Amino acid sequence: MLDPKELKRTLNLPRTDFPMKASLPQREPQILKKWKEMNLYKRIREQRKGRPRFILHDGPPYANGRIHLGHALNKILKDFVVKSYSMMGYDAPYLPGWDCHGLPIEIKVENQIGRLEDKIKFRRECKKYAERFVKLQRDEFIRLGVFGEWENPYLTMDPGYEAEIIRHIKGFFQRGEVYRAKKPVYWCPHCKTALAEAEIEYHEHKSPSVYVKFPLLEPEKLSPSLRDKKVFVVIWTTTPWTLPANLAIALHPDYDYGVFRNGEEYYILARLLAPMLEEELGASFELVHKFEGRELEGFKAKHPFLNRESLVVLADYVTLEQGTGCVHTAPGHGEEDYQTGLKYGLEILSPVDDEGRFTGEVEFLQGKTVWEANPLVLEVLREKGMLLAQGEITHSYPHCWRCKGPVIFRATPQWFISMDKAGLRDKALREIKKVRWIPSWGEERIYNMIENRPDWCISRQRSWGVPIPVFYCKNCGEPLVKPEVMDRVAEVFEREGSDSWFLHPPEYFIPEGIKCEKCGSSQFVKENDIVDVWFESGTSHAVLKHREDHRWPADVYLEGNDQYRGWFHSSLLVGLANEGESPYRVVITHGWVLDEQGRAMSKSMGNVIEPGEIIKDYGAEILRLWVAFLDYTEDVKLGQNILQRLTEAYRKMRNTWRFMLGNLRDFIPQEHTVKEEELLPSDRFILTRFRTLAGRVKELYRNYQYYKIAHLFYDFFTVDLSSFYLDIVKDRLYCSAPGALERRAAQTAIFEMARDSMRLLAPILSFTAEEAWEHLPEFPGKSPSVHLEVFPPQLPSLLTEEEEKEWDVLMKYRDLANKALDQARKEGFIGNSLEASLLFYAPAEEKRVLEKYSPYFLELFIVSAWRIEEGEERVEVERAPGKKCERCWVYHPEVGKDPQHPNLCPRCIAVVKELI
RNA sequence: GGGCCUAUAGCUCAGUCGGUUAGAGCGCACGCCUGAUAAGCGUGAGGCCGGUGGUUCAAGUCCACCUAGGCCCA
Repeated sequence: MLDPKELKRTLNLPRTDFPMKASLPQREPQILKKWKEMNLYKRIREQRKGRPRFILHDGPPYANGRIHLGHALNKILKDFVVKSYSMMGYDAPYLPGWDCHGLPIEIKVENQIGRLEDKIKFRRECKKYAERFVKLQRDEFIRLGVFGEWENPYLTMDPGYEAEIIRHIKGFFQRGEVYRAKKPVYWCPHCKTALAEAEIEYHEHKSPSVYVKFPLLEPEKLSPSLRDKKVFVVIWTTTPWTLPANLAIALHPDYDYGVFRNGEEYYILARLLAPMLEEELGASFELVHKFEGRELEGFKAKHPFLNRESLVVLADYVTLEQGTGCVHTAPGHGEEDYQTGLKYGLEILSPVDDEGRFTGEVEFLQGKTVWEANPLVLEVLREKGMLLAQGEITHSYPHCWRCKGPVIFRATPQWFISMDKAGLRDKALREIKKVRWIPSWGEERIYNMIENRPDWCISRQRSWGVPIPVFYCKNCGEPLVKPEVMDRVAEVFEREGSDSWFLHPPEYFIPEGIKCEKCGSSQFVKENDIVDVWFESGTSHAVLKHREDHRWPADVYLEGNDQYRGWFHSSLLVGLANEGESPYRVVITHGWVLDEQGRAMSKSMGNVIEPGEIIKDYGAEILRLWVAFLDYTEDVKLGQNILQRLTEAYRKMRNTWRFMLGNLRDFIPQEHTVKEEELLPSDRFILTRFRTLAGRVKELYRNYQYYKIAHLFYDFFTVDLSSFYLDIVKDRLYCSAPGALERRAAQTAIFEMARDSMRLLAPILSFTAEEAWEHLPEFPGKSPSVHLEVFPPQLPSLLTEEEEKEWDVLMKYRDLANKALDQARKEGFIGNSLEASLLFYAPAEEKRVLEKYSPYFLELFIVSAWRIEEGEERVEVERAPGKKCERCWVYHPEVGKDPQHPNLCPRCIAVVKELI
C-alpha cells in the first residue's frame, strides 16, 4: 500500500518556471533588452516584406517635457493598431515623429540662457533642447513596449523635412492662395517685438476711462421724431489712443437700446446701462425711443475729431457688463475688432510704428507714443465737445513677460492662406466626407470647423522655425515671391538646414538676374517671419513619400480629439492642397485622461499622475491593460482604485496562463496532439467557445475596438477557463496516467488555447504574452518571439447545433447543482463537493440529455456519484457512497476492496499499477 | 457665449426597432478547499439608468430644458 506522499508522486501536478509573481517593473526591462538584442522590429518587418502595407502615420508630439498619460494612451493605442495589423499579416511600419520647432521651446531656452540677439546661436540652443527631449521621450515610449523605427524617426527640424515645408509653401504661392494683409498682434513697444499669447502676463494697470460721443447721421431713419436733433452714439473706452483708428461702433443685435434725452442732446446706449452713465454725469435722462441693436446696423456716425465716418455694426461679443453697449471698434487694435472689420470689409488701420509711436497718418499725434497720446486725444475730444465723461480705472491689462511693460495691440503685415481663392475650403469639405471618422461624430466636428474658419495666418514673428521663403525689394519694399527662388531655398535647406537662411546674404538664394518687378532693383532683404508650426506638422504626410517602405496616403491617423483643430486640420489643408486629396483614410480619436472623479488632471489641482510612477509601481503592462480596457473614444479615467482593479485583472490572466503552462509541462505537440474526433465533449465545447472568441477578436482588431477584446478575453479567462474548464479537467490532468488519451485530449485543448490566446493578446499584453510564449512547449515553426507570429487562422466549430443546445441544458443543471451544493455546505452536510452525490430531477427531454453526458458527470460537476430521475427540474444532494480514494479523493464503493491497494479506487489502482 | 462629446452597481463595460423583474466580470460579504496556494471554487448582497418636464398604452432607450464634467473655439 502506497502512503500519501508516494501517491502524490504518481499524480501529474502542474509545474512551470513561469512565475506567478510578475514583478513587472523588474522583468519588463529584461524583455525590452531581449527585443533590442534580437532586433525584433526589423525582423518583423523583414518577415512581412512584400505583404500589403498598412500605414499608421504618427502625429508628432512636441519635443518638450517628459511624457504624460495622454502621450502614453496615444502611443499605446498606436502600438495596438500597428502590432495587430502586423499580426494580421500586413507589412505595418511605425515611423515615430517629433514636432521640434516653435514657441514653447523658444520660451524655455530664453528662460535658461536669456534672449540672444544672435539668431544662429539662439537657434542652436533651441535645437539642442529639442534633441534632448526627443531622446528622453523616445526612451519613455520604448519603455511602454511600443515597437517602431526609434533609431530613425522623422523630425520637423531635419533639413530634408524643412526643405519639404518650403516646397509646400511654394505650392500655395504658385496656386495664388497666399496673400499679405494686416492683422493685429500683441506688440511690446519697448522690446519692439510681437508677442504670442503665452508671452503675455496680466497685471493691474491704471487706464483712463472715458465716455465719447459720436454724432449719428440721419437719426430720422431710426425715428422721425429725431429729425434735426443732436443724436449721439455713446461709446466707452479705456484706450483713447485707439480712437484715431476707430472705424466702427458695434452693437449687440438682440439687446435693448434706447435714445435718451439729456437737455438738448440725445444719447444712444443700451437701456440697462443708462443708469450707470446717469450716475457718472449726475444727470437724469428721458427715454424717448426704444429699439433693438439690429435696427441700427448700417447707420453712420461722424468720427468725434477726424474727418471720417464710423459705421454701426453688429457683434455677438458685446456685453452689458460695462460701458454703454456700444463698442468702439478699431480693427487694427483688437482681435475681436479685427474679426468684425473683416466681416464688414473695413480697413485694418493701425497708425502706430514699432516703438508704439504714431505715424504721419495722424498728424497731431505724429511721433508721440500711445501713452503720450492718451491725454492729447482727450484734449481734442474736450475741444470738440465730444467728451462726455472721464475718469480712471484700474484693471487687469496685458504686459510683456520680458520687460514687464504694458503691451498694445497693433496690426502688422502677415501672410495668409486663403480658404476660398482657390477653393481650398470646398475641396476640404468634400474630402472630409470621404474619410472614415472614428467615432463618427468627428466628421461633423471637423466639418463645422473647416466650414467656419477664417483664412489661415501662417506667419509668425519668431526665430525657432522655418523662414517664409520670400524677399523684399530693398528699394521699394515690394515682396519677391518667385517659385524658382523658393526652389533654390529648398535646395539649400535640404543641404544645410534652415539655419542657412540666417547665415547667408539674400544673393545666396536668389538666382542672378532677378529684379524687383515694381522698381527693377536687384537688391533684396530677407523675410524675418517664420512659418506657423501647424503648417510644419501639416506637412508630415510628405515623409510617407520619402521613406522607402511607406505609402501615401496613410491608412490611419490616430490622435487625441484636440487635434480636430490641430493636426487633422492642418494635415488635411496642406496635404489636400498639394496632393489633391486627403492624406488619410481613417481618422481615429481618443479622449482626454481625467482623474478618478472625472476631472482634468492639472498641476494646480494636484491630481496629476505620471506614467513613470505607474511604470515604477505597477509596470508598463498595467498601463497597456488600462488602455485596453477603456472605451478610448470617450474621456478616460485613471486613479489608484482603477489601478488596483487592473492589477487584479492582470494577475488573473497571468495565473490562467501559468496554470495552462503548468499542465503542458510534458506535452509535446507534434507527438501528443489528440485528433478532434477523439476529444472529450468538454474539450470540444471549450475549443468551440475559444475559436468563436478568436474569430470575434480578430474582427474587433480590424475595427480598432480594443476594449471589447479585453473584456471578451477577460471574461473568457475567468468564466470559461478558470472557473469552468480548467477547474473540471483537473481530475483528468492530475489523476490519469500521463499518456492517457483523456489527459492528452485536455492538453490538446489547453495547448491550442494557450498558444492562440498568447498570439491574440500579444498586441495588448506585449510583455506578458512574450514571457509566457517562452514557456510554451516547443512546436515546429514556433517563432523565437510571439510578436513574429501571426494571428491563428479560423478553426471550425467542434459542436453540432444540437450539441450546443445540449450544453445549454448541462450548464443550467450545473448552476442548479452549485446552488444545491452550496446549501449543503452551509448546512455542514459536505465540504469538498466530491463528498456529494447528486440527484437530478429533469423533464423527459432534459433527462435524455443528462443521461447522454452522464459518463462525464464526475468532471462536469466535480462530484463522486449521481442519479437521474424524471421530474420537475431540481437537484438534490446526498452523501456519496463508498470511501474516499486517497489518490484522487473521489468516493467510490470499491475503495478498500483491493487488498493490495485498500486506499485506492479502481481507476487509480490501474494507473498506479501502470506507473510502478 | 458657440461647435462637438459624455453621464447605467464601488470600478470597467453590455443593454437590438421604445416592450416582462436593467445584465456581465471584477471588487465587496459569507462559505468551501488546501493537488493553480501571496492561488483556486461556490453562493449572495449591490442600481432614483445625472435631474426635471414632455411624447407614448409603454421610456435606460425618443424630444426639450437643466446640472455636472471633457475637448476645441470666442
